[in-house]
Amino acid sequence: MTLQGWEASLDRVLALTVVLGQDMAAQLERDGLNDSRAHIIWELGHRGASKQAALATALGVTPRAITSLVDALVSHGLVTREPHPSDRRATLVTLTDRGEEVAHSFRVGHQELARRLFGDVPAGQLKTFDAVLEHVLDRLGPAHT
Amino acid sequence: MTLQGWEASLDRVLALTVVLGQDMAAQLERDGLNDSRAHIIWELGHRGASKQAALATALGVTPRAITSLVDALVSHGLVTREPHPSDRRATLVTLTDRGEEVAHSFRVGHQELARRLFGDVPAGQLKTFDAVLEHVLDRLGPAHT
DNA sequence: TATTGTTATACTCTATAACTATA
DNA sequence: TATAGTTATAGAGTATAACAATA
Repeated sequence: MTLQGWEASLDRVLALTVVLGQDMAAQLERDGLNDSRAHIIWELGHRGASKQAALATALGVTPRAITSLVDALVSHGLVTREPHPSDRRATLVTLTDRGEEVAHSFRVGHQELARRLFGDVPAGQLKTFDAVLEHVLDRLGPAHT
Repeated sequence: MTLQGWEASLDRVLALTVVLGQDMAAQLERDGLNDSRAHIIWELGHRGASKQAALATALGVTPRAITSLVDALVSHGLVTREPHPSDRRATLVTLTDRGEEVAHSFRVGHQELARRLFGDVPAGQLKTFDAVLEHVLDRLGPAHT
């Protein structure tokens, strides 16, 4: 595949995630979530309790934005602010039981999509990123140019 | 492949789409575009000169939002407002030569897949994430379990 | 001095509602 | 009456900057 063809194919993969993301937003809304808030839940589910500064870096937003996002998550009962054990400047953002449930549902959905996309691939076959990409593009069907 | 292996593959693809999306946003910014403004250019590229009301319906936003979006596109030299030939209430939003160039670059790009995957789905039919996922997975072919 | 998180402020985007001109 | 597009207003989201507390 040419460089242009490769890049165009990546664009198509992105378009897929955009469309999926738009409809996922409606589902997130039921938990008082949007993309940014869900992203924080996702990060906490993987990193465990985190400082706001760490979340700011992870999401690529300013610390000020994290203040608002955590405020919203606290108000919806998904996280709490706990004192940091060794740094009195910082707070530890911690998932509540309900927050853990939501994080778990994210992981399940992620695993489900991964299984459906890659579930029949023999172990060790997709070694390079290009191979993974080719595989996904093949799954996009006969219209793949 | 293990569950972790599938997820690692998916994560790599998703990570790539994130990076690509950031790159695309930066590219759009050079033309004074964002997602909504680009969406209008894309619609005009396919519908031809259109009433603002038609664009509001196409984008799923209010007529007020279209006013602002078209203002921005006019200021960047991508569209003009022309009088509607038969309805003096309406204006025809029309691509300039430069707007046509941008629209053409879109046509060969990432939006092609979204059209190919969802172009024959009646508007509003895929309301839930599950419905969209099922539809996409059907299109993805034999791995669908 | 540097870092953590906050308050204050401003900007972008888009929704609702009221309005004018026209159909 | 209904429709096209505007102005007025409000809310969400996030950026920059100034600040206090702590490292």
